[in-house]
Amino acid sequence: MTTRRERMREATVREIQEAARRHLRAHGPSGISVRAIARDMGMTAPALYRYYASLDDLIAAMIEGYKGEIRETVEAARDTVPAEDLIGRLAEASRAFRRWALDHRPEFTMIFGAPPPGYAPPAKDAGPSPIGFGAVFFTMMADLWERERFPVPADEDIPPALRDQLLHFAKSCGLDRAGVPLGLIRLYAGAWVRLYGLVAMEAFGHVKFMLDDGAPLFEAELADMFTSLGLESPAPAGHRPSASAAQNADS
Amino acid sequence: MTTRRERMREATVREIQEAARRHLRAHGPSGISVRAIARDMGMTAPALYRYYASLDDLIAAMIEGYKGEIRETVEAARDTVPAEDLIGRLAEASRAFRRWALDHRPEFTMIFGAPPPGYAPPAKDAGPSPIGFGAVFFTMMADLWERERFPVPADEDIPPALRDQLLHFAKSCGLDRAGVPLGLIRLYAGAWVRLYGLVAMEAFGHVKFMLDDGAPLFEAELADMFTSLGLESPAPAGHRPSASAAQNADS
DNA sequence: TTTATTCGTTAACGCTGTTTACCGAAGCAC
DNA sequence: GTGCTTCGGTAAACAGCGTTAACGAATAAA
Repeated sequence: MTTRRERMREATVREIQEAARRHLRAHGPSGISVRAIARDMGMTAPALYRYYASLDDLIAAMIEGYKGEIRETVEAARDTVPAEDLIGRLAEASRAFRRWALDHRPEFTMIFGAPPPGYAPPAKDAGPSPIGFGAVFFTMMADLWERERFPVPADEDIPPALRDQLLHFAKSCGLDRAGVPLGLIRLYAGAWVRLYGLVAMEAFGHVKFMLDDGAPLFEAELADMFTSLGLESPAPAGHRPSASAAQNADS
Repeated sequence: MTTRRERMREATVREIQEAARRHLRAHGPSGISVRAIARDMGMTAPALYRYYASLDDLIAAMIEGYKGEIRETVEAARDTVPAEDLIGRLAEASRAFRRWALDHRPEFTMIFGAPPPGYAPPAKDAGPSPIGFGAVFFTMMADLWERERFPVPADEDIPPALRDQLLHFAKSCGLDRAGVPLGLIRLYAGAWVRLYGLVAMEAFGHVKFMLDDGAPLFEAELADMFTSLGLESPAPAGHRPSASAAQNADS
């Protein structure tokens, strides 16, 4: 049962996170400060230390929260497409990931930019369920493979060094689904890195020096990822708003 | 001619940059502070404002310096390989890029992480020579295509939206080399994004949650980029030290 | 009712970027 | 060489930061 104190505490924690998020959106990552948050809540700064041991801890909690939201967003986008259209589901999930990144640049930066020197992910404790939204993509890919049986590299064609790495990865993350070949995990890793590059580069503003709209390249690369797997291209994106335009300069 | 004052000033600027770099390497991006640098030089903080209008300006200057160094590093690695072996040159340049990133994580973060909200690249003034190391890669790719004529997407096969973007890019960056088809620029953009994803993800520590050594995946993806172009894989990397191991945790 | 625990306060330390006012020395014109 | 100007430095100060310590009031547990 939850005592009254516990409920109060929980509410305060939520309020802190909300205030922190407001500052992040309004003034960028450097706008998050213990004092500013406290001021926002009508409290004094040291009071926050009853809830978080340090600013870094508070930020770590924010990151975990955002990760969950990304997962939900991606899953919701996936479920927009009928279950039979696995390619469409994968594509729509990928698009949702990009959209979230562009609509939440500061948040995305916190999660996928360089972590502060001392940040450690919260040590996935007991739960059997593995990491986060990465698993969402992998599940779709595995489902797709089980149905389409698109060609994946044979075990012998994967360099031994990479094979070891992938095996370790599969085991430690619970991705060793029965009957899934190592080659599929190999392709998953490659695809994930590619998606990350595409989205991060654009979200960080490093694509603007060549293209002033990243959408066409994203769609083309997305299609290419499917065709290079021997699958057909996904249907073009539903007429969604093409994710807000300029904001920061770049390199 | 350079007056004495100018020489003095130049020397001081250099010393500032050196001190700033030391602090970056020693204490991470947040370790760069006007006061710390000044202290290091036996000066007081406000004195630095005679050389840079703000800390952000100082950091922008650092970034420009590092970009030049990356370019030199990449070019040097390229010239390690005989000029006929264009594939080897491209591969070695790519490996150098990765190596630099892993050996200079804080510096890489400053350049390729999210730029501070107000950062604008120094507006490539007059010089005909275009951007930076990106052009180094493109030149190699164009040379390779002129010799091997590997297949590139036909203009009609590029979605119109992307075509416009690429055309604009090619013109604005001086990449419209005579006889280079748009399809090659399309492939270049894709390859660059992929390389960025691979390297940034590893440098930011976001690959450690799946692989504890990024090298095998990097080599495999590098090879894949060539084979998917219909070219042969590059020779394995020369026995270089495999770029320092762990340092920060990740997500 | 008494005792502990929790949550908030104020005060303070040492750090940060930046601005202001001031001062000596170097460079330059005459 | 003298006088003026510009440059490169100083000290002092403002406003903000993360964090710790000491203390008081309210709440829960005994």
